[in-house]
Amino acid sequence: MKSRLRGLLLEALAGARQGGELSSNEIPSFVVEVPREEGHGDLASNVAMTLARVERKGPQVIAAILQRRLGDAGGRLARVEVAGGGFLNVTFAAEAWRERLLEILAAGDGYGTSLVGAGKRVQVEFCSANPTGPLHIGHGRGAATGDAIARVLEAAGYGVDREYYINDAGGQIETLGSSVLARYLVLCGIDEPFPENGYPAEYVTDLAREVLERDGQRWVGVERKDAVEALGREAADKLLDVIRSDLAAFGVRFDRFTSERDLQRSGRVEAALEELEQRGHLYVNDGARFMRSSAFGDDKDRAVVKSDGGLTYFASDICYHREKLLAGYDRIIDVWGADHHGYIGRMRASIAALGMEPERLRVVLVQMVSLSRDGAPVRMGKRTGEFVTLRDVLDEVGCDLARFFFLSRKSDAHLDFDLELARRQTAENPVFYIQYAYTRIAGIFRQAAEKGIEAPVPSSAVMAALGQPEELALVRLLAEFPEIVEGAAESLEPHRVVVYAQKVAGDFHRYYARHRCVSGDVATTGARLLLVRAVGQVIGRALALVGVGAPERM
RNA sequence: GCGCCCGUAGCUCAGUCGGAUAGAGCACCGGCCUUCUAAGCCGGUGGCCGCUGGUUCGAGUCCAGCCGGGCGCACCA
Repeated sequence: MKSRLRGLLLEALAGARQGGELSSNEIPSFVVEVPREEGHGDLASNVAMTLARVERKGPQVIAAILQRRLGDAGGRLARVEVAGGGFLNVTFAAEAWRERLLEILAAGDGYGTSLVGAGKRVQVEFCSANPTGPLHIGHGRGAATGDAIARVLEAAGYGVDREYYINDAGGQIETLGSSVLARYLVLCGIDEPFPENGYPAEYVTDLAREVLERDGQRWVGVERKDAVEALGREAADKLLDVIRSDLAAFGVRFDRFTSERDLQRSGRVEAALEELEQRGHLYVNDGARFMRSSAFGDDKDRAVVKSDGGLTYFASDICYHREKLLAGYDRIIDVWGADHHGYIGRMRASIAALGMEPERLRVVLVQMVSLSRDGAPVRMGKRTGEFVTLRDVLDEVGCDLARFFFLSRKSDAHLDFDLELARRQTAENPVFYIQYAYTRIAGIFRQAAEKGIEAPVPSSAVMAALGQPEELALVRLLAEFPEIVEGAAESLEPHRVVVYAQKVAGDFHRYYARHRCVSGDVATTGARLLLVRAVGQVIGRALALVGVGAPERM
């Protein structure tokens, strides 16, 4: 409807110019929006205000000209008013909204999807937790966010691949291996100190016990370095399996897992470095090789090969991002923990250094989750061994609630997750408010079915029974859904969908309380069933976009 | 010290490309179940949009400076 009105306004503008009422030729940038205030019509535009300067006329005068030119636009407009500052407040004829409702129903579950993505290929890399332990709650937020971004992009017409990058090379896996080894040796009765930076958590001991049960004392005499490597790899593989099952429990799926270890062993990292070398962006200092990232906007140069000859994490990441871009993705999106924000500069620099456009990478930062229980903070961190896993949270509050909680705020804002509160306030939680709207609609249809009433085939004639202001307002809100999805996709902000769903649920609950759907009046009942079906359709879709279920009963 | 993020009601947070009288949930007070699920609805209380200046017809939104909180500033990942 917005674009429809925009078109009408542009027509009116062109007409006024031809008629000599307006002189400028500029196409102004103006806004068509849903006004906050009830009495300001269905849609409002500031077009007259933005024209005031070039036309050297008062906004009110210009607005009046456009008002006259708009007329009733072939019966589609019920009212066009010039308001205080020069706003044009437009009210569509009820008929126009009923037609819109027919379109929404006809689109069915496809309503809300759009083609703005134009089939462009996008890759979303998210979660990507190191396989050194089960997913904790912070990973959960990243997983929920990345997954919802992927869903929203798909709905907006992008071709999306979801990817998990496994950091299974380097120091952390070594630390994991030595942690397992230390626990194992102690289990064997050998007095072995636990590594200073090791992972002290219980699951490490469990892994060591598994090794002991299977291999007995076999690792006692093995060269330390070999044992650490073998046990580290095995532990990482097992922990990755745990992560995969955690993700499955959370309803998150990936198209591909890429292993850093594989990347390094294949020689592709060296190949990427070789390209940088040839482009003249590497140099040696103190026995280590650096990339001249400062030449591409980074704060300083970054090491790619350590003085001991080992590859840095950054080197693998250069290779990884290079391959993603070469694979033909129009855009790649990285969802990172906010503590990695300092990494963005060097990543962009490396893309530029390889001769590609850094704008093709977009990084979404997900802020920390501080967990509390009854107001008391719960300390977390793999290093302390004390943390609340995603699995714990799912067991305690459930998948829907956890997802909803993660996605109801902007990802770059800190999130305080109080487990006790989430559980105790279960009844008043916004997620149930939205789901309950869906459930009520299902209830209406159950009620109708019991009375042998079926929703009629949608048609203009049937819709004529809709005329209550709340009914037209609901349609007006439903009409916004596609642009909400587009906005969420473009800005990579899935929480917009949640906020919108809350509004739809709220308007529906108010409507439900005021107007009875299934009544003795056949015409009204039929029309309202269709309206309510459209509401349920939109709420169901919105919830699906953030990975939250829409229950028929609660 | 430098960089990034955040600062909106007692609490947790929305607020789209700068638009008209800044919203929601929780909490608190008072109403509404003979009728499609009261996990709901209606009404009320509650605001220096961190502070100061700037940009303009108009600023919670943009710019600068400051204050407060978080996170970074590795040849770790």
